[in-house]
Amino acid sequence: MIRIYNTLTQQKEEFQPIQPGKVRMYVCGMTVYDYCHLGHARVLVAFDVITRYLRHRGYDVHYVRNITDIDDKILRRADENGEPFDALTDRMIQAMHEDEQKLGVLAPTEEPRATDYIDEIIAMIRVLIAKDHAYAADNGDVYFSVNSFDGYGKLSKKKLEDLLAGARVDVEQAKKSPADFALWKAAKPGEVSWPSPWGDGRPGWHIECSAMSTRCLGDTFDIHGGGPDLLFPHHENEIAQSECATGHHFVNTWMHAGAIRVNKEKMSKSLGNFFTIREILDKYPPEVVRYFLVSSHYRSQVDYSEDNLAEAGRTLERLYHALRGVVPAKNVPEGEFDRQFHEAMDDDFNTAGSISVLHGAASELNQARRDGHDDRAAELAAVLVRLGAVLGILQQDPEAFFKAGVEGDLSAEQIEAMIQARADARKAKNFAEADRIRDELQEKGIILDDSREGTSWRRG
RNA sequence: GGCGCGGUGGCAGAGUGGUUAUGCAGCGGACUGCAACUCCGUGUACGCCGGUUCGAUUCCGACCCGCGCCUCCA
Repeated sequence: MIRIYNTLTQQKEEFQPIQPGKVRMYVCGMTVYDYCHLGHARVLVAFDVITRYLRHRGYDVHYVRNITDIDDKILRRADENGEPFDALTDRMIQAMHEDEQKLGVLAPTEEPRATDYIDEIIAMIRVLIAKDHAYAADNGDVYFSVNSFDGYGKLSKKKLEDLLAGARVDVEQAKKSPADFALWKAAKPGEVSWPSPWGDGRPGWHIECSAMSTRCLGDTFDIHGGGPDLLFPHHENEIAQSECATGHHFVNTWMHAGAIRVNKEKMSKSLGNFFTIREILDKYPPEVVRYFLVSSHYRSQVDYSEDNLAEAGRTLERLYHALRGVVPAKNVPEGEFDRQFHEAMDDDFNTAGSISVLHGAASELNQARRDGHDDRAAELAAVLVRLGAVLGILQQDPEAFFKAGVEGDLSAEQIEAMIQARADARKAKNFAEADRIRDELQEKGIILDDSREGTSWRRG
């Protein structure tokens, strides 16, 4: 029985998919005008792990993650760059896919783009106007009327009067209420636009997700997720639009990831304190970044720092060390470690807890190996790889993991030759020469591991 | 101001009404030519004050502190 924290009810609930055995999930993806930063990575990885675990537990998961490829920021950036907006978005989408792949994020089942759903968006706006939940204003925009929806604020726990009290002064004159938001934005001269019953324009930010999610998954579906800053207004507005348009309850379980912080402040575009995935991958192996993200619960805030990434690297090395030199057994039945792992993950995807189970298995593996229980070691290695797969870690060949690292100036052949020279020196009891070789390698970032079977190496 | 979340050992980070998180770092030992790696062992903890209870880090209340949303942001 899986329990999930639901933002809507503010408590953990037993997860009951609408259709037994099937999960329909929608996650708000990227607005593609810049490279992904660590905050995006957190959401990508969090929902990747959630998808992997649900599938691991036998669910058929239909995972939809959208791409916002038309919006103010995209137009502005394209304009600054002097390029067509779709050249910019195509480039950023490709970059996003590269980043995802490096982080081991599996592709969603569907990846709809806003500009491919203009017809559905217009159709939904028509319905909202027909039902008096929206109105076309004099300036060519179409707005959603928040007063027309009693449930407005139920997700973010905000009261409409509080929102109005805090409204900014520069409220768009055309709005009937300051809290109303745009469904359709009239095009300014020269802007890219699509024809509509209300004139040429483009969709507002929130409506695309309502149109795409209900089109791909139906009026009501199981899980809707996203980053912490989407809770309000984006998800609140999605609920309003969708429930008014379809007349049905929109989403059963709302899930929100925690923020990534830098020096106690949220990493965000507007603060400018963000690190792109690419910058971070220049310094740390992708799996280390993923391990760092998975090592804390998806809802908690996590601090980005060099120290934290370095520690994640050391910890991941420990797990790969356990796997090194062991051939995982085949067809190992589920056992105690699997049970503990599931227990942790069943509790709102407690990846931090599940990782401690992995460490327990690694310890036992090391002991089995030390005691010559090779069969047991091979079994545990299989368990480690199997459970690691759910978190998206430990899937590399251990030798590749240790030797990949950052490119040094020594080739594997040269390193092997130096190790052989050192072995000869040691045999001749010329320890000064042996240590000199070891030090030289260490200076170049190569660490030697001696064992009874011989010497292996890794990039430190 | 409104709404919401959180304060755990040197650090990171789970969890629980009474019993070991886990990892990193440290310390002692085994292994080693010496180390590293690995293994074994090991110390340090639950913001503050009350309350409930046989017993609270865990439940309740107040307080202090930090953070997030309320404006584009994952």
